[in-house]
Amino acid sequence: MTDLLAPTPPLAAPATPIRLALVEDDARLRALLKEYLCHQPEFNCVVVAGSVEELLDELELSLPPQVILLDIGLPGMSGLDALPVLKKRLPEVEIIVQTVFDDVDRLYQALRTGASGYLLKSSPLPEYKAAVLDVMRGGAPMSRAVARKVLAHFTPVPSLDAAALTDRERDVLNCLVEGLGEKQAAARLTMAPSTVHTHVKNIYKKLQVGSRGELLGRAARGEL
Amino acid sequence: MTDLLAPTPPLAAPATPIRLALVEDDARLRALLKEYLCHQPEFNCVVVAGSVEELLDELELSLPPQVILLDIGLPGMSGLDALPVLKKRLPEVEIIVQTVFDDVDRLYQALRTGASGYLLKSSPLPEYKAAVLDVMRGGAPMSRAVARKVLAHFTPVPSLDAAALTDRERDVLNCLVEGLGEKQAAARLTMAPSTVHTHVKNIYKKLQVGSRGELLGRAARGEL
DNA sequence: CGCCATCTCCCCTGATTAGGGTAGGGCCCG
DNA sequence: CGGGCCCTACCCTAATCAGGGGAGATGGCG
Repeated sequence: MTDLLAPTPPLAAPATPIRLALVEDDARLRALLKEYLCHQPEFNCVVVAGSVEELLDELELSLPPQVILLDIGLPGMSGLDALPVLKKRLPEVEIIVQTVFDDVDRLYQALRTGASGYLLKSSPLPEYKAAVLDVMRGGAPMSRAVARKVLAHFTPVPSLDAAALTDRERDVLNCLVEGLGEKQAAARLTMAPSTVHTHVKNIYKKLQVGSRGELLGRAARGEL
Repeated sequence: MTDLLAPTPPLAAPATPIRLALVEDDARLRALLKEYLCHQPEFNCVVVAGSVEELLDELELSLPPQVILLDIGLPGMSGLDALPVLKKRLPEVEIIVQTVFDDVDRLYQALRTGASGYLLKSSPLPEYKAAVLDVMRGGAPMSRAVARKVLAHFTPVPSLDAAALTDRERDVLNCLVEGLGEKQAAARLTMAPSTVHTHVKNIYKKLQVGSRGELLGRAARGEL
């Protein structure tokens, strides 16, 4: 996993420039990217589009891009929906996805569907360039924060092992799984709501979840 | 299910007064109940206690009560724990349980364990009297609010039928079941968080649940 | 053409949760 | 006897959720 924030290695411009397509709905950012990337000797911008639909049209008329910089938060067909379509149309293409927030959920969807890289929009321009070069060298460029999340995602599922819980925590857990609120659990277990809350916090730590929804969602899918 | 709020029917005092036991930890309320109930010609207060332990002691020394008015929110052994003990010791006794809140969870536990009636502490004194008389006539006295809950509990489970949902609502439901928050669901489904919220509200209405916890809890137990 | 359902988004309020502390008392163990 | 764990309970803040409105844009249907 290449670190984009490392300085770009001084590479000689390749014999033939990399054919690049940009899709970005925000006109300002699109102009900025175009201005910067298209003037790099390593790149040859074959398409600059404001939407997936536009990209699809333009593809007919141009040389096939080798790398697509694809915004995910697009109006019309979202970048996410576009991914499989593009991959089908251009099986060899490398797609680097970019979005405003560090949106883990979309990130996974994107990577599952075949994106090769993931950039945050806050990234500095040289990072864009580095990402494109990196992906052409077989890398998987992603911003630091993104990389951390991806790693975390592949670490073995923290198991949700009720065995690690103390007796009282298990009592509380059972109440939660029955759909009780903290007040109700407190009433059933005859303890103060604040104590239930303490147990809940400890349960979350031990089971590595961050919300009631996550806990129950996983319980619902049998992970308990 | 007798309605306690109906005026007490003018009954002649029974040949032998009903032997009554009171258990109530709050001294003020205990005094009030004692003052009122024990002066009714229909009643004979054999025990007035401030705790289950005290009641158990006093039972040795007195005539066996026919009806016990039992507070649930007791320090020491809770009224809930006391129920089976008392039933075992005095198999014939009728127990009327009382508590401050309209606490559905405890209510069910109490009724399952053999309580014959359920009063809210906010009840006016004549209601207490009516409850005792009612239970001796084979009734199951309970405050209005309580009765409604009990009825609701025995109505067939409102099914949690995802079929009643619209397409978009089902989308949102799936996100919830995966443990996503409303923001995350909004991101995945590309709609505003407020829209997700609207769908969630509608889902709750249609599936007859009142919280995320209840929904997921039931999903966890396969009711979906 | 109106009517109705759906989907979208917003406003508001109040209740509940999430997550960070601190803290005392009981209990066991080296 | 000090240290660690558990249970209990409270403080705090910020975020989220629950539930009540209203409102505009579709699209079908009688």
